[in-house]
Amino acid sequence: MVTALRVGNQFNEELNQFVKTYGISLPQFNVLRILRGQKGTPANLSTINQRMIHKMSNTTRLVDKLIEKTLVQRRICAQNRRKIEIFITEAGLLLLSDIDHQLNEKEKQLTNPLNEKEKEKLIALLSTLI
Amino acid sequence: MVTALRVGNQFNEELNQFVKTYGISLPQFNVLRILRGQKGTPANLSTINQRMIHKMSNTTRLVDKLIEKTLVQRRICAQNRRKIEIFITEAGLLLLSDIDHQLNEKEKQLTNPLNEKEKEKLIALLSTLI
DNA sequence: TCTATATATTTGTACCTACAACTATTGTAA
DNA sequence: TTACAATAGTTGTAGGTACAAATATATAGA
Repeated sequence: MVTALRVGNQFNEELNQFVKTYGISLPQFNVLRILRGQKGTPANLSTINQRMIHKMSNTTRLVDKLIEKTLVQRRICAQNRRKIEIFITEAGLLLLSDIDHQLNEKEKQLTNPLNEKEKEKLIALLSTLI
Repeated sequence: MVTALRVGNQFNEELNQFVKTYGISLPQFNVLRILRGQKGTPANLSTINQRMIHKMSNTTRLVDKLIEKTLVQRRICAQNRRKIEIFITEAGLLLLSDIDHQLNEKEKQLTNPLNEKEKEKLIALLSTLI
């Protein structure tokens, strides 16, 4: 249990450190990935929130930060004015693809002590816990 | 990788939720456990910090919160006045032993989907990553 | 239509965290 | 002894997170 918390925190920290060199935080990075996954369709805040690891309360403010950095845009939904549509900008997509290339390396480095079989086993075990 | 982050965050959240019913946060709980581990010997902030999952900057403020709750005490080290000795109070020890009893249950519940062999395997795999 | 309820998001507050700058104390070497 | 470096802790600032209360809009029912 403690081991799991330690590993989780260490991964979090390393990845945070890594994406920070691109001027964004790990949660911000996750929001960008969710938006890219929308493939053009804008997502509203509730959708983003559901897919995020964390909670709604932050989503508004996280997105604010991303807007400041011109990585995403916000638009009020015409059909339902309660909804806010968020979509990733060209700049956001560029940043993501830039990060992705390096991220694979980082990932390999972090899971380096394990061989392929062990990695699969680990993921399988963890998956049953969600 | 994403799986690991998810599981880690979920564990964190569940445990945070759990200890909150006792009026403390997860980091505060961890500090109390570290202090109990000292078995009477006071610990200074640097020591606590090294054993914590997180960073020094918080330690001062975390301990402040615990002092407010009368769960720990602070004393300036006579030999080296730069150092601050922190030790857990009776009230702190009582709270911890109270929590411990329930925590075992919670732990079992969280790792319920896995049998004993699988738990061992998981811990072994995670351990190689630290 | 008017009212109540549900939905979508925002805002306030308190706490946690990282990083850097700062203060206080101690140790050391000219 | 005086100056400088090292050690120990604190504080400021800018994020991030949880929870609850507030706002705005939409929907449904009397």
